[in-house]
Amino acid sequence: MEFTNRTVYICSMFTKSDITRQTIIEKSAPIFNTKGYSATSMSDILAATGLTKGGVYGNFESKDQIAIEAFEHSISKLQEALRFKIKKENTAKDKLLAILTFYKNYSINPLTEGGCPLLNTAIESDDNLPFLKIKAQKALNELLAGLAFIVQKGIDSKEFKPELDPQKEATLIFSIIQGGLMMSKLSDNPKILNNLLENLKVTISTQYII
Amino acid sequence: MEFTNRTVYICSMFTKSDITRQTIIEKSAPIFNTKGYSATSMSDILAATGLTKGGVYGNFESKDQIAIEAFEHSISKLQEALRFKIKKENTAKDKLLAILTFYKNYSINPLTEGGCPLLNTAIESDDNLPFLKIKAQKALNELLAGLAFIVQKGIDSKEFKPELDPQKEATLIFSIIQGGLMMSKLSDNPKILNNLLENLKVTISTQYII
DNA sequence: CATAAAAAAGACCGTTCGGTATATTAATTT
DNA sequence: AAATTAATATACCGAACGGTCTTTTTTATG
Repeated sequence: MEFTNRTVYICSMFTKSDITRQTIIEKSAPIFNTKGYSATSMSDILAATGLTKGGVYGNFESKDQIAIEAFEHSISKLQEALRFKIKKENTAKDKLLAILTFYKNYSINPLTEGGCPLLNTAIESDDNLPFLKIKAQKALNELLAGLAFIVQKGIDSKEFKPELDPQKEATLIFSIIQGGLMMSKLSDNPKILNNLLENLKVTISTQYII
Repeated sequence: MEFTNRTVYICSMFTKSDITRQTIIEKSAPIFNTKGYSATSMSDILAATGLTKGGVYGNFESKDQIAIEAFEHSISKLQEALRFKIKKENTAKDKLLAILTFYKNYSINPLTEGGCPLLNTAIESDDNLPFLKIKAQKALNELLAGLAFIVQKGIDSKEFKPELDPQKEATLIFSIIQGGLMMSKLSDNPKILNNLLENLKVTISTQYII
């Protein structure tokens, strides 16, 4: 008896190749984020996806290209999650506090396995992986701009003190989050980051507000 | 005509092997710090030292062991440099400011090529290089303890406000430095870190002092 | 100066690396 | 159902990987 496997696609917008590409990205993203670009091998990706080289190299031209798209996927997830939290709040203060709450316990419960993709990729790429560095630069600019935008809105709406420098506050908040995340992850101690986040909440509530 | 190279050692405390070991450590440290553990190959180390495999593996049992000692070397240099700056100042405030001055332009002019060895090693090791992670943990603890010690001394000498929490301030200062360093390095913009350092100086001068 | 010990050179090992070319299978079109 | 195209499997490639082993050279010792 003959038997042909036949997959029915609900949405004909996506070809089989599109789905395979997406699978490769989604399965490899946590590996790259955990082990780093250099330590992640193609065979890791083959094992995670269950594909063979033909399946992978038929959809991506190189390991570099997979790494780029995996990073962009991880960062998009982060940005999307942050946007979701921000959108739910109405005041600038509450939006900032929501961001800080988002990072609570991030060292032990990150959105993507392996921690913050921006931090990880920034450190690994900055000296000799230019194709990843430019992607991380873009992500950093966007995240900082998002923070600065909220501070600016708070100033515009007379919620925050007008003498605040939005860009300056954005870099301060983000440096504490990223530095704290590094320390918590290294120490296996989420409290380091969590305490910093709590301090920041107090600072915002007492120093930013008019 | 026969000719024998003969090296005369001034100090007989060090054997030739000791000197070779030290050379390997010193030459490989900036490579590990720039490219990371995974991306640094033994052939990189051979090229940097001018040795062959016999010379390296006669003095180190593995690449891991070289990486460990290279990291410890880079960290010792950092700690030594910081101690030197701190020792020159008398007040707790001046000691803290000296530390911040030390990090000025660190993203473009680091002590060891490749940036901060603690930050680099922490990020690369935290998920799957336990033999390096424990070394980085130790270094972080020591650096934080050093900062906290200065704050505590400032409190004890009535220079700083008694309600300051030394450990908390140490983690805050260090998170800003490390997070700022990551951002400056990634953005190729030393001002990000420098501005954060300036802010910190103001904070210390105005908030810490009684 | 001869000999022993220490140190480094260099050939060699099996494995894994990223990547390619071709063969095979699955899906689509006619 | 046949023919065509799309997608994946598989065998294979040269290079580089970390590491070992033997030989040679250099240094220390009697």
